[in-house]
Amino acid sequence: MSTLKQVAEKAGVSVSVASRSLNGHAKTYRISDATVSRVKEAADKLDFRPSQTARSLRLKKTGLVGVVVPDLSNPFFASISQSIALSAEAEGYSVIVADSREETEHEIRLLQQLEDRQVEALVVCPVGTQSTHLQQINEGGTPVVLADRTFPECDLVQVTSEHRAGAVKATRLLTAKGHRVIGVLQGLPGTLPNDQRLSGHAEALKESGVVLDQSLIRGNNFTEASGFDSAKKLLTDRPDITALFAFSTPNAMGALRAANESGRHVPQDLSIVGFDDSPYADLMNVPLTTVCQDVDKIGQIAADLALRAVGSSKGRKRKTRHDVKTRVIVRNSISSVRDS
Amino acid sequence: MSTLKQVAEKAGVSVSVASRSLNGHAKTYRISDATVSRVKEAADKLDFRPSQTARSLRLKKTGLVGVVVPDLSNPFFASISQSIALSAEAEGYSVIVADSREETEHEIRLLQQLEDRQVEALVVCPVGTQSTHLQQINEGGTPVVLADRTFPECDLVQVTSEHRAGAVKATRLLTAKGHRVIGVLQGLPGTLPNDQRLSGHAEALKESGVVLDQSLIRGNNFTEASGFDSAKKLLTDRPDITALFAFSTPNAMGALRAANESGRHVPQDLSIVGFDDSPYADLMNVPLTTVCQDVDKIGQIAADLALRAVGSSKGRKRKTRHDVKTRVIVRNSISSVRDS
DNA sequence: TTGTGGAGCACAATCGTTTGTGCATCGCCT
DNA sequence: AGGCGATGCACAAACGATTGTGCTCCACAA
Repeated sequence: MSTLKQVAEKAGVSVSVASRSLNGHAKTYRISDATVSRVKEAADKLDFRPSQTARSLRLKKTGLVGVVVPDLSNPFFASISQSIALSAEAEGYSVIVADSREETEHEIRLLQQLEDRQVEALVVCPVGTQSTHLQQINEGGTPVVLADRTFPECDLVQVTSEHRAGAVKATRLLTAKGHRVIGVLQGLPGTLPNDQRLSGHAEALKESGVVLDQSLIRGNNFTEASGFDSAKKLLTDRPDITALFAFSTPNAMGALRAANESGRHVPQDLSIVGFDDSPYADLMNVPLTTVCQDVDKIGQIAADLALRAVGSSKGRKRKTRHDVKTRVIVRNSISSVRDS
Repeated sequence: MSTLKQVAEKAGVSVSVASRSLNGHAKTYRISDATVSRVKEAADKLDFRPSQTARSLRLKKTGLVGVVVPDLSNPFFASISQSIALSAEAEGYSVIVADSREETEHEIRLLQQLEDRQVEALVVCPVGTQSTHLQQINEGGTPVVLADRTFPECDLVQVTSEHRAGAVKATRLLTAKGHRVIGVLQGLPGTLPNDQRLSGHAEALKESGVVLDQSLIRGNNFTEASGFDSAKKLLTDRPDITALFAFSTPNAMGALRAANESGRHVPQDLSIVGFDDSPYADLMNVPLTTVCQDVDKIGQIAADLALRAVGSSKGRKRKTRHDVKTRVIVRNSISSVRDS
């Protein structure tokens, strides 16, 4: 790798002139055209490419954005990361992707590392229900954008789906088919997506004159394990259940397995609606009816907000929330309640 | 963010002493215990964390590794990236993940960017069949490790699956059930995974006394589109086909769709075997029998090789190839040939 | 008393950029 | 001829760390 100094020597000028020539500051600093072309030629010959590390140090601009997701192998987060990466790359940024393994502790460690690397912005799909560490970083001057899993009481810029509206649509789909006893496989309580989906669900139930039965709400995480366990118990505790509303794809997959194990056929014996779409869901054993989030858009907006926030006054952004529309994909996992 | 200088001032010492105190070089440079603790205290109070950018510049060590994959939304690559990220993080490295969008041009741009950022190593799942740009980077001093898609004639360190052996197992599965006319939905010709799978397929056929019919081999990419189109044509061109061997999960999914559209039931009318596993494949409409690659292991080994190569003499590594074992997951997508 | 050696630190160079400022030289006007 | 404004560049200071070397003081021995 050749340095600016070498270029300058080869062109017979000083480093400063070389720098300015290559950066288009020639006019401003009265450098003759002849010199500029000599420098450019030298740079070409030496295949000069400026050290990003050095410029980062000098300019206090690393061109890095950090992305922290709970589980990169989950297609939902992989897609968000991809979308962020593509948006960021388009603006000359690179993204450091970090996997928090669904552990808050690890998330905190990763965030520290990223801060030390002086990423210019962070997009985080947080684990857990605490946001103080995130807010601290934001106050510290590194803009933090929350994606997907957001928090109700939190002054950070957030982008997420219209969970309430999505849940309303999903539940209506079920009530319209006569379902009255609907089990809910929820994700992590306390997170905004979860709580808003619950609220949407309750609202749609009320519309149909059904009172929400708290004992039908189970689960404590967005994982498949939580979905499976909760569904299993729910199906034995409440044999009168005719439908399940799963708050994530892993939850729904867990539910499917549980249904299989308990000998229920979907959708004949049990209807299932999911949240989030996943690749090839239409080719599933039970093509899953689901509330589809627009992951690409979430990623794009998140990246956009993050980069927009770079350089604005110390994370002073007002609390902004972006809610991306959801749409329901109806497949063959729900049916009408059988007259019994 | 506080700097070393501020720490030094607060502790009443020079920057050099501060640096050495914090880095454990106290004994070597005869710094008194009293001073060391004064410095540490000051560092604590100021919440000092060294600028990685500055140390990178000085030490010529960025602690970054670059990962380039063709499509992050593909669970296969997402999992590899995850595995690399986790391994790298464990050793204090951060990974920059870049998505080449299956375009060689873009891959080259990304690699340049990563080189400019002075990543210490690169793990690349390359697009296309050219490797010269990769070799150049490797000669340039940044170790390059190829993962998954490797090249036969190429002096780079490579880690991939035992494609040949995997393909042999898969094809035997079919021939054992009496299949003689087997369509192949291949990926990108010229890539080692593809060509070795072909070779394994041919070998297994020969064992059963079947001569390979080139016209049964279709497809030009690992994408779903390629799988779908090829399967579609194959099924009309050669109605005598009883089985399909797809060289990737997307290929297999394309095949499934094509089968659906042509009214063939899997596995009754058509058997399908895939390559690569994908999440929830067991819950698919047609639970896919597949040759499963150990993505985690691939990622781990790749990360390991990459980090191991850091600092060794200028990419002078001998050509090493690591082949990770595959295993076949038998699900319900193949059946015996019906007597006709 | 002078010399020697070690203990404890500070100075300054360095990594590769960017950028504010100073110093010539030249032409032109008065 | 002397002054003045361009013009074209070089010098040097940053950015924030690490590290080789030099300086000062003190104790102790000769």
